[in-house]
Amino acid sequence: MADLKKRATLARYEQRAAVLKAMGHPTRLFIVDQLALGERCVCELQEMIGADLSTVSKHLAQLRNAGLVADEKRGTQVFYRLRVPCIMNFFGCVEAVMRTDAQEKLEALQ
Amino acid sequence: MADLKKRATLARYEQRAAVLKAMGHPTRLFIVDQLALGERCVCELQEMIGADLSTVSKHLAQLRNAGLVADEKRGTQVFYRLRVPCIMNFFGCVEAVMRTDAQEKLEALQ
DNA sequence: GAAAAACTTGGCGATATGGTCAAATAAGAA
DNA sequence: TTCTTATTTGACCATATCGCCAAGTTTTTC
Repeated sequence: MADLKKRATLARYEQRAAVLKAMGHPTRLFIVDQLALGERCVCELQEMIGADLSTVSKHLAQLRNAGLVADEKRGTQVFYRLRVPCIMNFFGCVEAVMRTDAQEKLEALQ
Repeated sequence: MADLKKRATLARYEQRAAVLKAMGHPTRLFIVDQLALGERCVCELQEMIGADLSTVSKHLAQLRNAGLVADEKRGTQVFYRLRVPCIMNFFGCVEAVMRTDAQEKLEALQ
């Protein structure tokens, strides 16, 4: 019983970690940022990113597997959208991490 | 000039992604979660996690490099603390991702 | 000074990731 | 049907990550 609870907790950390990991790449983060503004097709994203189309497609697949985005085919194009817009609210905090970091490094120099 | 701005933007994505990546591992996420409750020494974390001490130490080093935690040596022990407590606010959103995911999978079955 | 406790670091093997090219698929246009 | 556009998938290589063991460091205790 306690074991079952422990396993459930572990599973929760794994799922949460998977979501964070999916966003833990500059290109994928850029994609999430763009999708926060509205849906985009793969080719639009590719043009903005400048990488190979297959590379972009694979990044999108990772975001999809993590449950962050949904895709919809219309004609020959596939449009992606953010499934949970609140994602971007996080970055105020991430920025805070970076500011604190910069500040402490400065203080260390003095 | 436009190039400079583009590079600055890229750097921002890279830094943000590094923070997310650091949290994108079950063990490290567990550590962040624990540190949100208060500082812990490495040996306390090791006991909770059950992995090798060196493994825990390396996870902590990754969190430190990302700017998420700070360490302080007191006697023979090293205590770690969260530098930005707001980190944990994010998880309401992460949970939302997971709920939406489960819901859509259910709907797909019907 | 020797021994113990608490960490960190280096090295190693297994496995995962990122990116590119080439091939496969799907839908619309000619 | 054939061609073109949009996208995904597979193969492959280079590199990064994870976890353990062994060895090194620092501080405290005896």
